Amino acid sequence: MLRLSTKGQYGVRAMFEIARSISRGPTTIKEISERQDVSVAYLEQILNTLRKAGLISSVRGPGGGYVLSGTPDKISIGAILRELEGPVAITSCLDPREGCLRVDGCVTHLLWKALGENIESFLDDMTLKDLLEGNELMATRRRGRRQPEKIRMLHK
Amino acid sequence: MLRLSTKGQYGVRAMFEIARSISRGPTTIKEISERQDVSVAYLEQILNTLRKAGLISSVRGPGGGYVLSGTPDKISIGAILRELEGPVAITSCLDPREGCLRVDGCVTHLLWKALGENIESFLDDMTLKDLLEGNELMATRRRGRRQPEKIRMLHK
DNA sequence: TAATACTTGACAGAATTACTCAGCTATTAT
DNA sequence: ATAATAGCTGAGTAATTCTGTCAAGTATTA
Ligand code: FES
Ligand code: FES
Repeated sequence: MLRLSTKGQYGVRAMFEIARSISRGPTTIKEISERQDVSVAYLEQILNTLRKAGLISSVRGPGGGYVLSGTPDKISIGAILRELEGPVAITSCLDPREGCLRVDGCVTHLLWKALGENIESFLDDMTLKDLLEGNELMATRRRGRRQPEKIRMLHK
Repeated sequence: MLRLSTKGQYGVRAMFEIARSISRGPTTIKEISERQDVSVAYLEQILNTLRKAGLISSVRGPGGGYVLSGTPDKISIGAILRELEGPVAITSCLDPREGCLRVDGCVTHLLWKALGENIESFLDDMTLKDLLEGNELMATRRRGRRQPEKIRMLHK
């Protein structure tokens, strides 16, 4: 239950890949495709959405690719997913684009609303920087580095 | 993003309806159908699943219907949804029935896992009793009753 | 001007969802 | 007994959503 679409998942992985290569300049779709095992054609669709949303910007021509629009700590997972999959809406009643007639007096409505807010704050609080640190940690784990605070939960 | 299917939603509403009528004995599908605006045929399918899972039991023949297998405080929303929609699995990688090959070294895996655990503890902590109290509260709100602890968040 | 790389819109197959339907079995009141 | 009530079961189907592909562009640089 409560699956994320592949579009959203690939989108986050693509953004992570762009963030990871930040020092090497623009990242091409081809590189992302190879490193994350997602087809070029599908990534084109996904990255285009994210660009229109202003989360990344593109550089055309040879040597081009995609770069983050802001620093990794300013780009949340929630922001990425919202662009690719629309707002968090456990039920159609909670989707601002739809709505519901029997909201008043509906107990479950409050339940789903609370769950949705819970999820949303989790996603909005988690950023690309956290993923980068989590990755760093994973690579150097055995050497007993100090662990960044928020990431610790990712390794419990 | 992250929608719950109607099956899960209707299931929770049906269970709530059975719990609410607990003092009046077994609740019929027809009653649930009328009170919750869900077709009898669809409810048959849903309640059958919940019965096989042992969350409710049925009484056949005239005067029959469905009754809860336990007290409302022992039946969690999570338990209901798991039966109707399978385990919480944000990605297919996290579904015990599927799995993933590239788990090791995958940062997002840890992210989705943490989110899934977050959601699951929310759902497992919330019970039919909480819904009943939330409903009670909603009905008597204006008369300034004292509010049960956990339900307060449902009305923030 | 050739090569690189992003841009855009349409489209199609697969999978899932959201149901309906027909016919059955068990229980109780008369 | 038997008629009425009420749940039980499996199959089937229309609609929607998902998961991509494809073709034909435009912009930039060497
Ligand atoms: S049915 Fe829409 S809010 Fe409950
Ligand atoms: S791709 Fe399966 S765990 Fe990351």
